[in-house]
Amino acid sequence: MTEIDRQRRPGPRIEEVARLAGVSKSTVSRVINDEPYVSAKARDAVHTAITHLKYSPNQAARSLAGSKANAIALIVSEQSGRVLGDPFFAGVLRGVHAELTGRQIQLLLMLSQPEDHDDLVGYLASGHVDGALLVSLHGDDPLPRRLQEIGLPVVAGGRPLGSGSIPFVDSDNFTGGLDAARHLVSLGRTRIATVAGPRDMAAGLDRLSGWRRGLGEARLPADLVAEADFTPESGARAMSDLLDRAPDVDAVFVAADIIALGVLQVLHARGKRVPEDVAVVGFDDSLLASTATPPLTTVRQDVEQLGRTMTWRLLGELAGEDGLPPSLLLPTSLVRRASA
Amino acid sequence: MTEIDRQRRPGPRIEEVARLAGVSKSTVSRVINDEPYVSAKARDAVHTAITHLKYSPNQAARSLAGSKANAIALIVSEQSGRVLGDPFFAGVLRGVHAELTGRQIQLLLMLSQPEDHDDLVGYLASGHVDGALLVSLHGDDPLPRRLQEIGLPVVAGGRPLGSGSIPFVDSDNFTGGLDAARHLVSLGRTRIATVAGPRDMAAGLDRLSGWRRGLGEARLPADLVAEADFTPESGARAMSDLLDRAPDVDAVFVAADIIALGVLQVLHARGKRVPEDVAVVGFDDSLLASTATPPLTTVRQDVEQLGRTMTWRLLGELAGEDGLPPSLLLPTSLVRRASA
DNA sequence: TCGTGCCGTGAACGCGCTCTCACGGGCCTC
DNA sequence: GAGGCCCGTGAGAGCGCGTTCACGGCACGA
Repeated sequence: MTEIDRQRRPGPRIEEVARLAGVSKSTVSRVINDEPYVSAKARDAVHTAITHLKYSPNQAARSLAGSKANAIALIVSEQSGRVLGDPFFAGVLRGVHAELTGRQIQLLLMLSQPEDHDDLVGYLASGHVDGALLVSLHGDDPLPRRLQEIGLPVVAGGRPLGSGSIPFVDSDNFTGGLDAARHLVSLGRTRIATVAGPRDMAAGLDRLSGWRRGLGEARLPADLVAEADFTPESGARAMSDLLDRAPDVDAVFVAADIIALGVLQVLHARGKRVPEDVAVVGFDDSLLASTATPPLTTVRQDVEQLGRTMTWRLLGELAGEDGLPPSLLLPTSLVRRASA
Repeated sequence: MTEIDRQRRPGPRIEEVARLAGVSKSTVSRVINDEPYVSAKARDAVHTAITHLKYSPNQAARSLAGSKANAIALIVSEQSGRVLGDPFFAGVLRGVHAELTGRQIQLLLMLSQPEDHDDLVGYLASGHVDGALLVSLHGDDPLPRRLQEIGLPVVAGGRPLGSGSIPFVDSDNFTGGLDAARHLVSLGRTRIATVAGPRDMAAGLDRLSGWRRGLGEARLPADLVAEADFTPESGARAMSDLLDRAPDVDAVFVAADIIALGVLQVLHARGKRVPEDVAVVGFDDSLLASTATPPLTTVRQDVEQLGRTMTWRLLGELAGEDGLPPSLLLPTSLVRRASA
């Protein structure tokens, strides 16, 4: 039988800091929270006492007394947690983290499947976090609205589909798709297809719309559309389908680099040279793009910036700032490589 | 001036649950924490009251009163946060999360560069988490030891280099490298090179050792060694180097799929056919392996299982279980595809 | 000189929960 | 029948901090 020794956490308490600094707990608290009405002398004394004792305030006590959590949640709403492997997610995560460092705010990572939404909402409702970042929303997921209803500030990464007005930050997917199409047109291609992303995500729809507009400008038919989710396999299937329907296809805009991987495989297998026979433009400018064969021309989106911006927006709201933009669109840019 | 209304979090308190259930706070607490000495009747009453009121206990208060955080940290110790994009990290994260669901334990994600170690240690020292998972340790990083010193249970993902005895979970990299080498030998290859991983990580060293042993068994010289970090670019450089040194190389074991991407590129550029001229075996069996051209024969490691096991080990320690293995090695297996 | 602010400070209460302790009733044992 | 033990329960004391409130000192104007 192991005796689990229940004992107090080590380390000094605010009390000891106060004693060493020769002031009261209140004053120490004021210094820690950077409040006014503390003399320079007291402030210094407290600071030296803190560094001397290596004092670090107890987060739980702060949360309890201050009735705020000093933490935000990053909620990944995905069936299989597949997104986690996505460079997109990694970039967002890095951005969020970058924006959080220095502030005393922790990042709780929560994965949630629709079945678990009730639990999640209940959990978040009782004040465990001060706000939430939502990533990888599908379709008309009610989660963001439910979180808003319980009064939790929320910012989505990627435009949420469906009604309601959830603040979001997204890349300018429409312009990205448009640029891709224009680029292919400028190359003299005339049978331009697209492998679009899933219809239940704005990223899929908006990139498709941009592509449509681009072909429209050039008075080209926008009939060659296939759909894929964010896997190479589905991309392969989509490209096969496209080739069957239009053997003369000479260009394709693919809604994500990872999908383009499958597209390239099929093109290769079917004896089509890239870019000579078929030009390919991807989306994301992930690591995959530069290492693909041939290296992929792609639409770059700055996912890390997306993470930073989401966090900035959320923290702004938490700080009670006003004049915050409800939503933000981040620019994309075309990166030319060998495939188009 | 925005009035930030400081007010109590919404939702019921334990008190109200107690009143509705007709018992005392103590009993409610016992039910919540699944403790014995509660009658079935009381238990039921409390449960219905909880669901009725949608009660969810305040985490901060629990932590404060129970002097435990109900949270663990996942610490990623990396220079640029580059790991985040790694499928390896994603897998681990998924595993950790899977193991955590159901228990009432939150996951704090912390990135830490060596410069920030002091802050990190200070933070963790004051009881914000009950334990820590360490990932992507380089060289003889003092972080795990420092965390042990402050009494924080720690489990590393990947064998930590350097002295000290930190519990860890790792894939059996040695056997993986050995199997890869044996496989290449069994193919009749005789000039077998390796692109090893970084020398400051056990994954790099152990896979290299395994490869060495495999060649030794076959009485083949183990002289063709180049080193790369986990990027395609460094892999390309390493392979170029290898080809310059030994144009007759007919096989190469690459310590990671992502490195193999660069290797394949160079091989292709230099007019070597894979696998006819040069057989390639990767490591990880990540998404990259199956979508590479040609699809990569690779040593599979189950990173999700690694994440789960790390978490299981840590939670076991937190629960005071004894007889826990200090460290664990997870099996690897060779996945045959086209490249070897 | 006395009032009127404002700045700086400390005492003490409370955040919501866990945990210790004490107590009573039922059952078994001698 | 008395003593003991175990189960089930509740009262209440903190956990470590933020925050309110009151108070004293000082500068200023009247």
